[in-house]
Amino acid sequence: MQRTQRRRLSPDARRAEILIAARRLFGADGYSAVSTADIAAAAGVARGLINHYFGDKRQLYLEVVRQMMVVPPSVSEQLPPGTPEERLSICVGRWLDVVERNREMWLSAIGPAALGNDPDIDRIMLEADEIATDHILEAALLTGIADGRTKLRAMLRAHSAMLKAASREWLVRGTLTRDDLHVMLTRTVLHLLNTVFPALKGNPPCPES
Amino acid sequence: MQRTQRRRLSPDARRAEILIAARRLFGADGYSAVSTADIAAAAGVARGLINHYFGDKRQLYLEVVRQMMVVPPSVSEQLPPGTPEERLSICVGRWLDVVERNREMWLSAIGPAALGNDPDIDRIMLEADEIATDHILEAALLTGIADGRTKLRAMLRAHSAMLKAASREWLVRGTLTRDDLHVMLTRTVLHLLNTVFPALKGNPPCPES
DNA sequence: CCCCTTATTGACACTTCGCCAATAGGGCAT
DNA sequence: ATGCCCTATTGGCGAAGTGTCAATAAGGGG
Repeated sequence: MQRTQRRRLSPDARRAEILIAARRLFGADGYSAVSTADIAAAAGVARGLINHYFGDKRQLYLEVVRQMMVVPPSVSEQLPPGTPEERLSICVGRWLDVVERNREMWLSAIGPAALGNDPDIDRIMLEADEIATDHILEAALLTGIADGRTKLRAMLRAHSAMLKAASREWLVRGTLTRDDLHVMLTRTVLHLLNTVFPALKGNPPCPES
Repeated sequence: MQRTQRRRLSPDARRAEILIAARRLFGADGYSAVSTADIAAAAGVARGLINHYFGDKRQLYLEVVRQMMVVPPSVSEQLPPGTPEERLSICVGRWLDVVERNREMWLSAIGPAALGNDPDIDRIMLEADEIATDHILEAALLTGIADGRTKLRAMLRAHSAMLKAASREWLVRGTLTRDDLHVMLTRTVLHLLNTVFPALKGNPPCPES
């Protein structure tokens, strides 16, 4: 693929083009299987430009992950008044719709590359989960909770890990159906909020919070 | 570190030495941060020998992960007769003991667990979970189930993802205590088995199984 | 004691990555 | 329209990592 002529465009536009190519390749083959040369070729750009804009292969990857982790706010918007059960069920249904609609992007989003204990990835996931858990609490009409909010958030983060694993069972392995997920996720989140969390209130010895 | 003299020992022993060094380094710094040269130096061995025994850096890594994923059978051995609640509670307690005892190894083991794109890692996790879920069913006195066994296994796999995430909350972030985990994990697994699973029996449209 | 199997080594070729000076695209002033 | 200058963009260099392979020596058996 010989470059007929050198295109020169605004930094923002170029950044966006590179990000699109990177998201496609990283999503398809994983982190270490994709070289910066591959991304540069896919974006129609010299390899050095990637370092110029993102500094580092890792930072480019972090940017892709950050972009993928954004949860569409439509999931928890305009919920009709009703019981927490009803509202959470609607939330879960919308979420499953979103996942079903862009399955490949979602699957590649929940599978960060073979980076072991990466604090940067951790931070990104944490910030995303922070927003997601707030939406859940809002849907469950539990925004007033202030006492064990830290523990509650931690539990919901753990639950979102189960959500991701269950989604894999549904989309990849086919061992669970969409309806199975709906029932399972709605019931478990309610069980956590209504039964497990109150049972934890008697365990104060959490150092901070 | 100059090699005074060349040591020659049995392939099994040498394999084991390399595996020990690899486990330590991979566990500490992650996959891509550790070079085969580092491992070779730590094992007091020429770099080429790693390829000779394991073929590939990735295969060596898979071997380490496989070794880490082995669940000590003591967790679900010699359970006293009693209700499923009691037996599962004991199981969870023993498991938390194991995790607490070798926290760094456990953390580095579930680090790449978030990996979604790698079919090899997937297979290893799958086999480990296969055994783990059988132990859970045995502890819950539900070995007789044959109807929706596939769905049950899938749900327990999803639950084990929550277990891993909750363990991170406990050991890394400190947002949950050991007692919190005990209550949460025991209750949720019972809730899955007793309430959610029966509610799924009315959803047969799972293609295979 | 020597020899022969084979565990072990060291060097070579190849790929990838980050860096940097050189190059040219295109908006702006004239 | 035209030339200039800013800077987006390129291509190549050196360092680091990885897999392969023929050469080497360790140590047990005859």
